[in-house]
Amino acid sequence: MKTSSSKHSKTTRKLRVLLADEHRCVAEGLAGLLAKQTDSVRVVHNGEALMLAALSGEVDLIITDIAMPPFSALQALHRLRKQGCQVPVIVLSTHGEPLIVREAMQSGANGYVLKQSASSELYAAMAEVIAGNQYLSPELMASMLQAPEAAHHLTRRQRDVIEGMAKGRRTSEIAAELGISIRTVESHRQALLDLLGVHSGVALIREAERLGLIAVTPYTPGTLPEGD
Amino acid sequence: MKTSSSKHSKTTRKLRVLLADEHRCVAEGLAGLLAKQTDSVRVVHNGEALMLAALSGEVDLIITDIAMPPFSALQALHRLRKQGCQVPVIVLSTHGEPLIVREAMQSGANGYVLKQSASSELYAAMAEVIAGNQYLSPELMASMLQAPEAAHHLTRRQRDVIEGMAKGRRTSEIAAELGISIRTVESHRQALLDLLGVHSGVALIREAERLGLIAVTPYTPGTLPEGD
DNA sequence: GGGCATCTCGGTATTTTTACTGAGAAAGTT
DNA sequence: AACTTTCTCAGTAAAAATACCGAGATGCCC
Repeated sequence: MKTSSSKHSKTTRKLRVLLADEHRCVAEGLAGLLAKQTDSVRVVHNGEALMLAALSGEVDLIITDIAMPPFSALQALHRLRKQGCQVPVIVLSTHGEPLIVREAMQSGANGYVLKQSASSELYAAMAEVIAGNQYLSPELMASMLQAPEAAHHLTRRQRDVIEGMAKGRRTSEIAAELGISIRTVESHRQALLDLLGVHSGVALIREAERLGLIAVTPYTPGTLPEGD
Repeated sequence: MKTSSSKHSKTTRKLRVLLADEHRCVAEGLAGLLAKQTDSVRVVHNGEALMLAALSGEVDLIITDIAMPPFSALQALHRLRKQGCQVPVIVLSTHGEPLIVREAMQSGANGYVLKQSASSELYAAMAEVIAGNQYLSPELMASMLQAPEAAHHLTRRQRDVIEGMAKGRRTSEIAAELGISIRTVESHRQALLDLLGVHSGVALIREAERLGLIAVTPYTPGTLPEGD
């Protein structure tokens, strides 16, 4: 009955998995794979459904992507942990940026696997996490160690300034909005450039997007040009 | 979960599919789904393997993601078409930006399906494409029509320049890369500012992202652990 | 008190960008 | 041939950003 279950010993018995991924095609495919390794697979496509299903008590393991507009899995995870939900969570994402990985683990994830990895690695992560351990993809371990994590902690003002920049404001406008001097904004701006190791505002914004420090503005068909 | 394959009449008989996706987990999952609908599924994870497999003559349909470092599927597609390869291609991607969709179709793709879509839509696309037609996800149709492409049609050079900017390059660097004068780059840059009605490089990039003129940097931010 | 981080602001200097002006060359269209 | 578009480049000027320097004020922790 099992296609190749002898190779990987069946991860566990009586395992009910909740799979969350914005991309239905992907989720359906993964569900097919997981069905061979587990007892039941439930699929959701957004953070709200994820929370509801997780709190139902009918789930032993959660495997989730991060981005699920309009409600990221990390927000959901934060809330779940706050409400005492102990169900182990594996984040399955394409993004291996240290900041994102760290944020996910701090939000309460127990494992982090890249979608680039083979499914066998996901199974390994499942076994570890269910056993009560944490799991990180080997590539992630390496990049985490190299990452200048301290460098990517933004102060309150730095965040104010970078968010103003992300809105396309210039320094003088940001200064006016924050009610501080232009020179002060320039200080924060310079600190941000140094922090991310770039030499222009555009590079700063792009890098900050890449690291998940600021929100990106994806194209949405309904959105029309607006002032703010 | 009834993925009753009898619901959708089997797409075709004797169909050999080539599936290309950088993400092994995802590819394995999709391969499992496709195996139920087709005769054979071959999986590759980069553009080079995609080209080799496509030219082997043993493939009737290609389903591919776009980003497959270091060799994008669009590049591979371009070359394949140039070499006379007629195998129908469906792009399966998370990105719905009008510019990307258009570029893919112009590169020789026959269909474009979002990973957000259900797999049933992928099957529909497969049927259409094999029948010799083109297929676009309904959402994409809508966004293509709404996209202010006419107003924001970038010329070749404008695209070169804005892409250089999106990489964080400064004017002098872009000029060097393109082998033209700084003043010329400044001209294109100014034209871009006028076109999108903004007054700074950062605002230009953000607006271009919002309009789908350039690719956005992924990652939907959750909550950066802060006071909550 | 001392150390530390953060926010605040200024001086100075250089480089870059922004914002106009105009204009020739090349390519394609009507 | 006339026209359009695009690409090319330059002059000029003001505004802004980048890159250093330094330093006082605040609050917080040990």
